[in-house]
Amino acid sequence: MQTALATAGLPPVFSTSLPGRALPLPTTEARPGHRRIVAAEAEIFAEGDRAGSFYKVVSGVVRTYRLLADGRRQIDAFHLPGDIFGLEAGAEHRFNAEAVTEAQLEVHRREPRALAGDGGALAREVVASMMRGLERAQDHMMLLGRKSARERIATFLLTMARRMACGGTALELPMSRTDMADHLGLTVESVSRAVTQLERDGLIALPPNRRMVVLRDMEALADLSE
Amino acid sequence: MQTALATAGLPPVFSTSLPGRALPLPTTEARPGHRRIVAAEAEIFAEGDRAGSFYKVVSGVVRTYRLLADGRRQIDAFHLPGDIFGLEAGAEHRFNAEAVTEAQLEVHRREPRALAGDGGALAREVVASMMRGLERAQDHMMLLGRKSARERIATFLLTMARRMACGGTALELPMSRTDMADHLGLTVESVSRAVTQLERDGLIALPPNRRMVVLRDMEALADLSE
DNA sequence: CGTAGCTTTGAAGGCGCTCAAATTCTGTGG
DNA sequence: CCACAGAATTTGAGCGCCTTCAAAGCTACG
Repeated sequence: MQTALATAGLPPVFSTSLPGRALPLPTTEARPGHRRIVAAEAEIFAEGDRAGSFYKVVSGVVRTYRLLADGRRQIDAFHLPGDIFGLEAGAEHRFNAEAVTEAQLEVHRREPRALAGDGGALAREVVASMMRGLERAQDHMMLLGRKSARERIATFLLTMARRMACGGTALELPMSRTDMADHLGLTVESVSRAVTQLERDGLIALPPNRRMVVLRDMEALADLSE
Repeated sequence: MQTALATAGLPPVFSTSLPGRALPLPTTEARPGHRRIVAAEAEIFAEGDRAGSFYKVVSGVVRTYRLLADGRRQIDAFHLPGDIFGLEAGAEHRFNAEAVTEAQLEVHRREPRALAGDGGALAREVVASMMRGLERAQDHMMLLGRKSARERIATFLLTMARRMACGGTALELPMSRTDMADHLGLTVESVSRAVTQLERDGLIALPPNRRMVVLRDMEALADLSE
């Protein structure tokens, strides 16, 4: 499937396959860029750091976020295996990045030749990733600007289910309720209440392990996401 | 100033100059892509339309937005002269686009050769624009997720002032209060109240023409934007 | 000068927030 | 295997910011 950007004369590797899905890279050939393992909750980079490298998630989950002066936090994205993050237009990182779970990362220096190296494959992947990031950001603006707490949770659960490519309807959320709250523009309490209410209404089930969620009524959830 | 992406081996035209500023293109050489004039409030394309072209604003202002099933609207961005919009990864437009004011557009078909044509200058411009769009979206998520009505208005006014490159402190907003509301995740009434309150507090002045705003206390406004 | 539309203002209500506390889960040690 | 500590999550009560509904005020334009 050819995509618009590819068609626009940009690197044609835009095999965006399913929009929003993070596939484990098919291209596993050797690439410049070493591996790095970070423990859960460990910092990867901070706002203002020199943006000398960018990263690709191999395994685990990463969050990128910004803070207001008084500590309010907005998590702009959770990065799953296959996702690229930390690439900046300017010289410094505009976000903080931390591992949500233990994570394995591919670190890439942002030197021209390093990327041009493999025939531009990584460069094309980067552009594709940027495009996916933009689309996700756009979807998320709709969520933050116009959806109710209930709708935000429904949307989030469906999105995570799709991205984590869990064939079934059960998914294990890698992040805490607080992380969800700071991603969805809510408080922890509101997240908890909305999740509980979705369970009461039978749209989802919550096994004793609170990180687990079973999607019981995909259609109703999709309606809530509109 | 070299930028990260440029450094990353991508098209090196990333002269993102000042982040967030829309300059009137310096490169005015002939380009494939014809002009199109749209009247104020006229539709440019709709969600679901085949995304055969993308656009660059020459003059005027354009809004792109999406609707929820029940009509709630989220304006993801206002596009000012120099901005590119309507470029999609998929085959269809994911947004609606309408002219806010009468606008002059450069229409570009998204064919490979059309872009490769001028030595890739347009292609590089497109990537740069995508990156700027992503940064704006990220800033906007912070606004929508975590800022109060007052803070949203302050942030919006400062951003528009910067983007419209009005040397002074007076700016003429091209859009209605309703448009502002649907961009800022508020209601018209809340926008009006917050604007009025900023005036009472002396941070801005409102000439009788309600589209005009004078920024009286940039520092206080900046503090509100944090 | 009159009308239509946008903007502002007013009053009341609700959703999500704040503050507080109970409950459940997890991991550790006995 | 069970008990316990600490953390995460859930639940409860009251409040506040923004929304909703309604109407008045302004501006722009014919």
